[in-house]
Amino acid sequence: MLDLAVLGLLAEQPCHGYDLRKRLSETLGPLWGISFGSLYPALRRLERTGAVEVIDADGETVAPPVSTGSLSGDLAAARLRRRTRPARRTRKEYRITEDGRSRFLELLADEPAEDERGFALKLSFCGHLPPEERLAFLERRRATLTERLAGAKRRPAGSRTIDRYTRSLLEHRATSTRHDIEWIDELIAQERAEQAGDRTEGATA
Amino acid sequence: MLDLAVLGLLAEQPCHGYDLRKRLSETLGPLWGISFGSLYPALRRLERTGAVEVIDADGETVAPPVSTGSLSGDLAAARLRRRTRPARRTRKEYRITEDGRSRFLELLADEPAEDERGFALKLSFCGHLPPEERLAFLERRRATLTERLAGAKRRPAGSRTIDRYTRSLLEHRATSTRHDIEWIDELIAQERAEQAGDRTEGATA
DNA sequence: GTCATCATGTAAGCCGTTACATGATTGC
DNA sequence: GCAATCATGTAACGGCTTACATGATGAC
Repeated sequence: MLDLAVLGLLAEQPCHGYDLRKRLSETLGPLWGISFGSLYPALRRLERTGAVEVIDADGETVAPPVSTGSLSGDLAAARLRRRTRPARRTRKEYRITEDGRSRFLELLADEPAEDERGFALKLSFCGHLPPEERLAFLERRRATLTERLAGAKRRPAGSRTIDRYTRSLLEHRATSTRHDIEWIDELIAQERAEQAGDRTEGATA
Repeated sequence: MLDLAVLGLLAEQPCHGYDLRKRLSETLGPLWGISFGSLYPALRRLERTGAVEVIDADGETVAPPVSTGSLSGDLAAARLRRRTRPARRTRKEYRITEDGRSRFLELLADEPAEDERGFALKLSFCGHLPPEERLAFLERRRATLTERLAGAKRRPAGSRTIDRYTRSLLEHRATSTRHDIEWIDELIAQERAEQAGDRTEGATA
């Protein structure tokens, strides 16, 4: 989830952590106030696995500190670093690698029963998906929502007494879901129109 | 959060864990699929702190196993129990205590910047709140939502290019928030009407 | 020269999940 | 007697937050 977010933002342009967080909360806003305590470790993890790299002002990649594979050696090195160069505090510009890009597309195409946050995140990146996959993604979402709505309708029958507030909540939620479906339908219609347009252009070209 | 949910449900009627979970997912539905792995430990915790108690079929309270305070003694007892009565597997009916009720009201009145789940949960229980507090609760929610909306409007100015999907997401979210506000406004209006009615009745009685 | 803001990082801990293990009850 | 479901529980782990610590940069 976090990985997807980071890779997605870096796929658009190189960026450093502090800024990444800003851009993320712009898109996900109230849904996800990601904290530095998870962002920075995530960046290091992604760097270690080769999905992103640190670049300098000229856009040249900066080699990461290489592990020797020797525990005691690494510890000694860490101790030494701590005394001499106690970890850099200037901004570190990260750039996505080719590896990172394919990892990003994988994560984007994965379909693990989305929560709201996950869907919002993926939607905001779905421009990177090929048209058919994008359409499939939207339709999966639509299916999730219609099922949710069906579940909401089924419920009242078997249930015990629900008070006014709970009922209002349930009704409002159903209404919201219907709106969400309408919205998705618009997106799907747009998608289809565009794809039809592309095909026609392709045929006449 | 979990504590609030459990206490709230038990405030309505005694219940056992398995059923608690069902009732919870009926109300919170897609927002919160609570798992047994957290529910049962929560129940034991609440029992230990005296917020709930186990009752038998006649509604009599069943005394919890008392710790001797002696580590070795407790361990020995645990070993013994394991051999002879290896933890009960029949349903355990829980009932809220007076202590639990006040704890519940405390949790309900607390105002830690709600997420959606927290709000939904509290709303479904707010019938337990005195009318003024309930109104205050709804108005806090309204304030949160209007602020969110204001934030959404402010944003577009300073931001970098946002693609079609992200823009659509942002717009849809703003629309949803406006709907939420309208809904809250209805609830608030109802509240006020009712309170006014109560006062009139009180005056004429 | 000092204050606000930008920027990176670590450690502890919470809150919840998944996976697993087990026992009781009911219907056929 | 056996399957399905009801019911309780534990262990391991994961993701994210909070609180903290530190350093760099620019404005005044």
